[in-house]
Amino acid sequence: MAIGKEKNVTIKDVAEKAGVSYQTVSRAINGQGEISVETRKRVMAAAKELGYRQNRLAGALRGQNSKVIGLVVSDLANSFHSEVAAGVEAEADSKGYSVILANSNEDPLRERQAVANLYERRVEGLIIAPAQGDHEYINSDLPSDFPIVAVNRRLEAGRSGAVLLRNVEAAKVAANHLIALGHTKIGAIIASQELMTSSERLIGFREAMEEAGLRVNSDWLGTGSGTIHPDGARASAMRIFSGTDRPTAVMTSSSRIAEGVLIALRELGLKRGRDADVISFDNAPWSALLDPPLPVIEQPTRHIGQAATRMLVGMIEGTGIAEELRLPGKLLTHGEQKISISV
Amino acid sequence: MAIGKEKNVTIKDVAEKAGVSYQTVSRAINGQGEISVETRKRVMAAAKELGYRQNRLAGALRGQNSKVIGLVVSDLANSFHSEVAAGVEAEADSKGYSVILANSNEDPLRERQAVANLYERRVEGLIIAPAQGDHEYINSDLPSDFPIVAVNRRLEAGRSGAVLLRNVEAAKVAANHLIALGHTKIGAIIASQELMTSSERLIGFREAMEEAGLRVNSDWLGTGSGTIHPDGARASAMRIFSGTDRPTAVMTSSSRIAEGVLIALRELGLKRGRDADVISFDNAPWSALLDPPLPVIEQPTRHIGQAATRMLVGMIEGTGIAEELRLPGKLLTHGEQKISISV
DNA sequence: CTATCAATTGTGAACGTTCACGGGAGGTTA
DNA sequence: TAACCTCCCGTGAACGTTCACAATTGATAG
Repeated sequence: MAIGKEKNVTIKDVAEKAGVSYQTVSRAINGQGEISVETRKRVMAAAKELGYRQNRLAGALRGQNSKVIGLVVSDLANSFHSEVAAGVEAEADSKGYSVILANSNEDPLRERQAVANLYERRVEGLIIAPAQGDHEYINSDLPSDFPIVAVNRRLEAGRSGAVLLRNVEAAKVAANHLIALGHTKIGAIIASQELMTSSERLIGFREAMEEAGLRVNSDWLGTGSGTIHPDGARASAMRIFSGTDRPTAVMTSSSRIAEGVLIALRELGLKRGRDADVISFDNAPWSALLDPPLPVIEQPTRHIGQAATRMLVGMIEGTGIAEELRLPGKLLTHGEQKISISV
Repeated sequence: MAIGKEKNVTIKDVAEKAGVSYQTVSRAINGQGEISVETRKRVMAAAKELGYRQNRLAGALRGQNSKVIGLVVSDLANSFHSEVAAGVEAEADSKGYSVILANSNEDPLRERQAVANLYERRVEGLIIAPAQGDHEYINSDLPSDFPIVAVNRRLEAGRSGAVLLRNVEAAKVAANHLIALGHTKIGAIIASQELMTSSERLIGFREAMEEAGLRVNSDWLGTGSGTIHPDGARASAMRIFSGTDRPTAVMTSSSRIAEGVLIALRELGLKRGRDADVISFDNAPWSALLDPPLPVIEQPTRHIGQAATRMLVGMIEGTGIAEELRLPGKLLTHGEQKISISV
């Protein structure tokens, strides 16, 4: 009847109540080891009556496997990341793992701290959406055999697995979509040259242009300010589209970049479908709602999360190894195939 | 040189290397207790050299505080939830807590399992975005003094804190916005009568209509199929807008519902701003990008996550108590104040 | 009747840490 | 010089569980 915290019910309390040893209780609860049906029932009844709940922390300490993995994303508010997180959580859960979530905010320092923290909590492996920057710390802060899988971008530090988009091919599809619409003056705005995703997508863009015999006008190429804010992309788009000799279409390397471009177009009084066409990566849920709908290269976000988790769990349990998995993107035109008129 | 797992470096290894007792190492690392500057330096050097990493599991087992909280959302792929999650993670991190994430998929059973799992991992408290359904299990599965904070919806089971929107007031603002635009024939589509958020918002809607002396036509009220899929809302909107006597504006209770409505309008060949106006709750990142922009009642999602976490940590650390916090929504018109013509 | 075996249960130790003490060295005071 | 205090450091126990092995029981076989 005291006010204070309720006493934690332990395996030994259950043992006493059921009149057996604590080890027997352990066996009954984990269902492993030989135990008679009757005692198990007695133990379970006692456990329920006392409101016993296993303490997985203690088990993890003794048994060495915490059944927890860590997930470090660079921007949870971005739908790409939250959908990947959803995939990770679902797959992990189905395999009996829990997920500790951390957000690096695209800051390599915070990422490093998050990784250290996660390791101190003895997660068994890590899925990381790497922030832009140096990742040497992986080698110095973690045991060399610690399971890691990167998503979206590669982690330079060898040894880790990776689940990535087939960026070059996907970008070619995107560019070819614009080309098929009749465009010849096509630009591209990417997040940053430093980013693997951006640079690969730019390569694909160039390849498609070249194969179509079209010239890439360097005045029509631009970069944003990273992937968090659309401002840089807006500025680039303003520059590119305010000249007299402007493109009639652009490819953007991510939805955040596309946001900036769309804002710029509106501010310039330009209308998509009439004055310019845009295609983007990262299917944001809103792309279909725009008028006209925004064609996108959809990333299989959920599947990326699942695949990364599957790979990671394989590495943890010794049934799989670190590999680089490349998944295809998919062109989504949202059913709209209107041919736009070039300026 | 063996191939197997690297041996875990423990506090005792460091102690041996530094020539002190393990307790001294503990003191050096945690920075509490008296210890000379010199020995501390020696210990830290030894720790670094051996690559020692604290095992927080062991500490939590002994010290009884894991510094972990659990977050159970009902739909991570929904931007409302992922933004709340971002707020929770940020605030928790700043207070030294980590977050284990679980997704209930709006399924009360999964939610219950997630809660049990989280408790077995000895999280110190729980933030829950309750799925629709029964939550009695909270009382039977958890100690009565276990800290819980609900977000978005209330948890019937007493004792828990809650961070909610001032739904009635916010809905009045939304309805009044439409009224101010000159509309008199206004409908409303909500997710479900069973949902606290929906019903409260409907109340606010009715109040605003009444105060404006407008009649609420029950033919123009509809519900969606929960909050996960926009299909039900689409169907409702189809019904409401395909009659001859149709409203010129609707309020929707969430962004998912709005999606369904927008799709329906398009399929019916109706254009927002010309044939009908829509206002929604839940500022999705795309609302500003639509043409015309979709006015919304923005929820302070990030702030909700932060406030919930702050309250939870207060409950955990004994400096705060469970309370019900109501935050205001904010009308976002995205700078567009165009007066629409009623049909 | 005794040795052997399978089935079931119990005991001691360990996981890595922190808490509660206890103890020694050196300095200060009466 | 004895008594006392402060500063630093060490020892034993405990957190709740599982692992490795020992012990008990009853039955079966020789």
